[in-house]
Amino acid sequence: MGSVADDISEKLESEIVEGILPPGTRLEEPALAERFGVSRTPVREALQRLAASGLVELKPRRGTQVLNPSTVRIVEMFEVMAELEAACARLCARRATPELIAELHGWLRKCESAVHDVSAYYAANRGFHSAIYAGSGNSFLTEQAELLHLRLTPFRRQQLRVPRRLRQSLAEHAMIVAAIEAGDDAAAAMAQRAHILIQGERFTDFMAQLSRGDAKLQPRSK
Amino acid sequence: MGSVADDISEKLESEIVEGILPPGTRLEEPALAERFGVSRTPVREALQRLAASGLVELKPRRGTQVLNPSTVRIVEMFEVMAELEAACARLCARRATPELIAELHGWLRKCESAVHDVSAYYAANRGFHSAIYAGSGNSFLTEQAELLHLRLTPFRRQQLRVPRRLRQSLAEHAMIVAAIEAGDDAAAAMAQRAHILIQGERFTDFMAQLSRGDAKLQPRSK
DNA sequence: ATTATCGCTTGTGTATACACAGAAGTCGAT
DNA sequence: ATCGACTTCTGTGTATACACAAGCGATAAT
Repeated sequence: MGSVADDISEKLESEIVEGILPPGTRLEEPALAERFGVSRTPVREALQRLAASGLVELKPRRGTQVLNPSTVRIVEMFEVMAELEAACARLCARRATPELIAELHGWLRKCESAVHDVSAYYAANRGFHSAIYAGSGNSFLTEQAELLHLRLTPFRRQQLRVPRRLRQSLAEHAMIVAAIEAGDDAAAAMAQRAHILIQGERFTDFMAQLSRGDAKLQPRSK
Repeated sequence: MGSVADDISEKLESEIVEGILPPGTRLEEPALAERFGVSRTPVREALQRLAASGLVELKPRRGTQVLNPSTVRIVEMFEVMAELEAACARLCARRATPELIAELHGWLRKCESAVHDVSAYYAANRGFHSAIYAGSGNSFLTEQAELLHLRLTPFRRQQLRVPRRLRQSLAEHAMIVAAIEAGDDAAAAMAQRAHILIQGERFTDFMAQLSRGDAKLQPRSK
C-alpha cells in the first residue's frame, strides 16, 4: 500500500484495539505527524481509514478521537455481531465439510486445554470463532464478521475475566459444534447467537457495576 | 462537514449508485480535481470515503476504480444482506409496536397501488424495507443494513423488471408483515431472508442470461 | 519481423504552505 | 468578582509543489 499511511493506520489500529489509546482519546494530526516523523498528509489518510473501519470518529473541524460509543450503542453492536455469527454458524451447518468439523474439534480441544489460562483461552477462542466465520464459505460475510469483531475488541477485554464465564463459554462452543456437525442449521444459529449475546449482557453488567462504584466512566458523552 | 470533500464524495456516490459511473470505471484524481474545480487533496479524501463505503476499490499505486465485484462476490453480498434483513425482521417481530405495524401496512398499501408502475414500486419497496430496518430498534443494525443496501444498489437495478417478480414480491411483503404482526420472530426472519435471497438468485439468472447472449460483461476481471 | 530495453508520460504518494474556523486565554466593563 | 467581548493561538481544510513508481511507446538489436 501507500506504505507510510498504511503503516500508521496499522499502528494506530493495534494501539486502539489493545487499549493503549482508550476510547475518547483525541488524535491530533500535528502530534501524530511529529511522532511518526512524517507530514500531516499520510496521517490524515490513516485517520480516514480508521474512521472507515469505525475505530475513530471524525468530527468536521473538530478533530479526530477514538470512538467512544454509548453503552446502548455497544450493546447494539454486540447484537449485530450475534446475528452475523449466527449467520456464519447457520451456513457452517449447511455446508459443513469433514475438514471443517475436524478443525472445529481441534479448536475445541485447544480451548479445553487452555481453560485455566485466560490469555491462552482468548487466543483459542479467537481461532474457534474465526474458523466459524471462514467455514461459512462466504468470504464477504467472513470479512464483515472479522471487521466487526475487531471493532468490538476494545470493549470485550474484560469479558472473559469473569470466573465462571470461561467454562460456560467452553460448553457453549461444544453445543455449537454439535449442532453444526448434526447439520442442524437452526440450532447452530440459535446457539451461536446466544453465545454472543451473553457477551453483550456481560458488558452491561460490567458497566452497571462500574457506574455504581466508579464515576470515572461517566464522560461517555455522545 | 469539510464541505468540499464531502460534496464530492456525495456526488460521486450518487453517480455510482445511479449507474452513471458503471462498475470498473477508473477514477483519476487530476481529472476529478479539474472537473470539480478543486485541488487533488479533497478529491483524495472523497475517494477514501467512497472506498470506506465499499463503493470503490483503492489499489495502491494503481489508482481508484468503481468496485467491480465478481458474480460470486455479489451473490455473497446478497446473502449477507439477507441475513441482516432477517435479523431486522426478527427484532421487528419481537419489539413490534402498533405504530410500526401501522406503518408497515401503510407501505404495503403503497406497494399494492404501485404494482403497475415499476419506479413507483421501487420507491415504495425501498420505504418498506427501510421501515423494517428502523423497526428493529437497533440503530447500528439499521445503519449497517442501509449501507449494504446502498452498496448493492448498482447491482439491483434490473431486478424488478422481471414480469412476475413484482407481484410475487408483494405477496412476500404481506407474509413478512403477517409474521411480524403475529410476533412470530422465526417466521419473520425466514420470510425476510427468503425474500432477499431470491434477489441473489435473480441476479445469477440475469448474469447467466447475459453471458449466453452478450459477451460484453466478460471483462469482470478483478 | 520480433523482442527487449530505454526514456517519456501519466498518475499516485508525500511534503510544505496558506486560509480559516474553534477554542482558550486575556482584558475590560459592570 | 463575575461576566462578556476581543484577541490569540491551536488545529483542521485546502492548495501547490515535488518525488517516484508504473504504464506506454519508440527505438534499436537480434
